[in-house]
Amino acid sequence: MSAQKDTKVKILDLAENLLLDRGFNGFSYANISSVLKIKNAAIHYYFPAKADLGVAIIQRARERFAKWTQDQRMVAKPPAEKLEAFFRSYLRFLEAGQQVCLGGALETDFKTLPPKMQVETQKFASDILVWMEGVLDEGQEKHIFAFPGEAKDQAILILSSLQGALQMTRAVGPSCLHLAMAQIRRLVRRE
Amino acid sequence: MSAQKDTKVKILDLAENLLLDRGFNGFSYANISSVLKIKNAAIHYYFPAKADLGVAIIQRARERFAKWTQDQRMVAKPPAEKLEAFFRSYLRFLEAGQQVCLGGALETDFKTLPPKMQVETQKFASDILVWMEGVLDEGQEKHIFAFPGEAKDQAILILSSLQGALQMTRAVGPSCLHLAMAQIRRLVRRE
DNA sequence: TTGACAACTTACTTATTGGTAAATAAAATG
DNA sequence: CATTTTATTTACCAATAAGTAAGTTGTCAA
Repeated sequence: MSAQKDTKVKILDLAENLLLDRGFNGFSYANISSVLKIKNAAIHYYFPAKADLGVAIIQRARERFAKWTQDQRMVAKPPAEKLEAFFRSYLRFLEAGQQVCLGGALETDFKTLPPKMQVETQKFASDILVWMEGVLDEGQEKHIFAFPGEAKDQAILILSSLQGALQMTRAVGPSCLHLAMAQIRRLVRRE
Repeated sequence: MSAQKDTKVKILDLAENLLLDRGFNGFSYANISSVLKIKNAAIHYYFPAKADLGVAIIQRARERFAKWTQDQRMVAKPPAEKLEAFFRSYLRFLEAGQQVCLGGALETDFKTLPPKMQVETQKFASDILVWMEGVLDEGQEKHIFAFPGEAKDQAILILSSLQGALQMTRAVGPSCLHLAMAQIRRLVRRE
């Protein structure tokens, strides 16, 4: 029950990395089974269809994000630190071998995704947007952030920029993401 | 020579749309041949390998962009209008059925692309970045734009945000792109 | 100790992929 | 008119895709 449940987690971990590296249409069951030294059918045992695997990846990411944001150490942080902690999660994608973020990978493949994955993708994107809007709102209220327009607009700008910058990184180089973050800091910084 | 050369252009047009819709691994020669009512092998006649087709799409897009930026009517425009014209090209992707931009599609699939396509993708991304940096520089010099940091940083922010917002559009809705543009306008607008 | 279940493997299948070689039809060229 | 050349089809191929059905093996509980 522990060595076996391990397998399921290993499959999910690997599949998630493959997704962020290569997109949902860029990997197959064979890519997973060969690395884990199991047979293709073993993956089908846990995830009957590739759609099930995809849905599981997104749901797990949503739960992870929910825990991350709801953790007391996170809730207690001032908005500027919340933003920095969020930045760090994108830097980790970079360090993990120039991966893109989950939203970017899924949204780019969106039209080819099984319907259930499309629905989960929408929820995932909404989760993050709602949280970021809250952080910016809080920062504005507490006079820590200053930016024109509504918090939602600034949230979309920041999220879309981080997502796009991670991707640009692959064509332009890693500085892209760092520069985007530096610019975001300048644009939300009070005074 | 005209009906036949038509075929090549039709293939390129369709392939480009499929790429922006579904990603490079999300379409096949069959998707093209069935629509154009030709056989698979006819596509191989013009583009022996899928990599050749991909390279041709990017090269054409680069030439299109070069002409677009170098056109006298464009060069003559004040920076704010250049930015607006650039925005319009992203709105066209949206209107064309929530397509993503070419850079976003290619960068997300980057690791799975044939090496020649990777090289072209880098050139394409560089072209756009250089141009945008120039526009922002010009705007700053002429006191039309005002933003903190360097023009390059702001260029990366704007390009990454447009790219990301087009993608978010699929999961969150079309307002995403409009709101990102509105926020960019606020953040570069002088005073 | 026996069965029941969980966690797999073996052995397929069917469809699709990108790709090739050879035949053929249509146009242009001399 | 004959002959190249260009554009295209026919007819393949080998590899890979996702997926299934029927076993096998090990563990644990009654």
